[in-house]
Amino acid sequence: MVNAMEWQKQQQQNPNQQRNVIAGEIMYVKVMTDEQLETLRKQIAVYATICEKLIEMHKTLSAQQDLAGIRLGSMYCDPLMASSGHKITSRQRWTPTSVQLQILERIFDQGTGTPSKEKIKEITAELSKHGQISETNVYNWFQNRRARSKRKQQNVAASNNTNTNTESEVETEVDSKDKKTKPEEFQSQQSLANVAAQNVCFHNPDLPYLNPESNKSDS
Amino acid sequence: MVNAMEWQKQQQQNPNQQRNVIAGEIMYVKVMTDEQLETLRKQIAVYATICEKLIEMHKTLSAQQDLAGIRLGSMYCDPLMASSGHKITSRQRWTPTSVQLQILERIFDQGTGTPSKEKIKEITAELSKHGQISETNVYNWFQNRRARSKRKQQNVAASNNTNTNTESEVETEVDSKDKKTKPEEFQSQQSLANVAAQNVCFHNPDLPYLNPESNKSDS
DNA sequence: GATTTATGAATGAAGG
DNA sequence: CCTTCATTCATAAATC
Repeated sequence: MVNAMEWQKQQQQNPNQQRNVIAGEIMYVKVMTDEQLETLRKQIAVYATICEKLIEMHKTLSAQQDLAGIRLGSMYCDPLMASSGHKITSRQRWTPTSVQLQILERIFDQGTGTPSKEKIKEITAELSKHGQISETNVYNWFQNRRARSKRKQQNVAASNNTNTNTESEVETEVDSKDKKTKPEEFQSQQSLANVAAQNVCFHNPDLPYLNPESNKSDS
Repeated sequence: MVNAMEWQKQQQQNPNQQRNVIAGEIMYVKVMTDEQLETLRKQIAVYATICEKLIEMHKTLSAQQDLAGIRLGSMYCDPLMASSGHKITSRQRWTPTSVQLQILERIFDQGTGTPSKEKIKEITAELSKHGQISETNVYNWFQNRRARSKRKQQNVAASNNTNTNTESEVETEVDSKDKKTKPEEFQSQQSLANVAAQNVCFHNPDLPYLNPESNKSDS
């Protein structure tokens, strides 16, 4: 069985990356075998199970005794969220919380290009519920997000024709470290990103989707 | 509901599965974009962090009160878990060959401060002859080189100049390293730890944007 | 082989 | 918008 670490290595040394044509467009993608996918899936399932058990345990334990002092410790009080006021020793740069990020990404993916002044206000209001944030932050975020998304596409496109005619042994398909490409059409069509993101949402106390049993049904 | 299996299902439904020819053989494989892969990587990292935190918490709690009721038991050493760890999450990164480095340094020393996009392309092309490289790599290299060069100068100037308390700001980078050695300490910096902390806040009522239902934008 | 250091990359913000 | 900068994060390389 190919374990995930080895798979990762393979990705590095001998990238499973190749050019594919989907819906008439050329894009660079990672390729996994069923086996690799299965391995990954199992590993995620293991994490999910462990997390569930641990959370459950924690609940039990902390219910039995009210250790107000310890109680998840610093986990509850993210300094970023808790302390909005003092900037003495901390940084002045805003950092989105994961919740905020997910919301932002979702909005971005909806393709409503330029978030108008109106929208910005709205979004900011919504995000405020999940942490310190200002309209400027939101504005900047969209600005940056779009710009970088764009640049990445160009990069990928460029790497397509760069060494078409050169002599070097560098193969076209092997671009060492092209990060995430962002073809929006695909993004919305099959939002693994969103699915994966939700995998990690522990906000729901019941954690229905973390049930290990539901994962055992295949192959 | 949205678990690993679900994701797998979606993979099957969607045309992300296609026929590829590798090494002369036809095989069916799963296809992911770089972005999806990166997202997955992050998600797994979040799981890893959550697990660590929870285990840590558990230790603290059960150390204070020895109720031998639940205990992690065998959960700690799941074979699958053990074999994989969360090392899956490592990410590759470009490293310049010595030849490339020499060339880069030489160009940098020529003082042509801003390597325009034009230049970048040129340089990249040149460096490609000596090893795997992309324009982004070159761009980043110059960015970093300049920034760090600058910082060093400032450091020297500042230390010449006096204040015993300036160090806190100037030595940011050094400090961050120190913090890393003490994972127990809470840090006011954004990291997966915080991401995990956010996600693990199960006291948060509901999150409309994260509702799986609202994710059904795709057919 | 565990820590520490060096450095490639990511990203929020400012400038134009 | 696009470019640039400053800061921070994460990891390869170096060190002990």
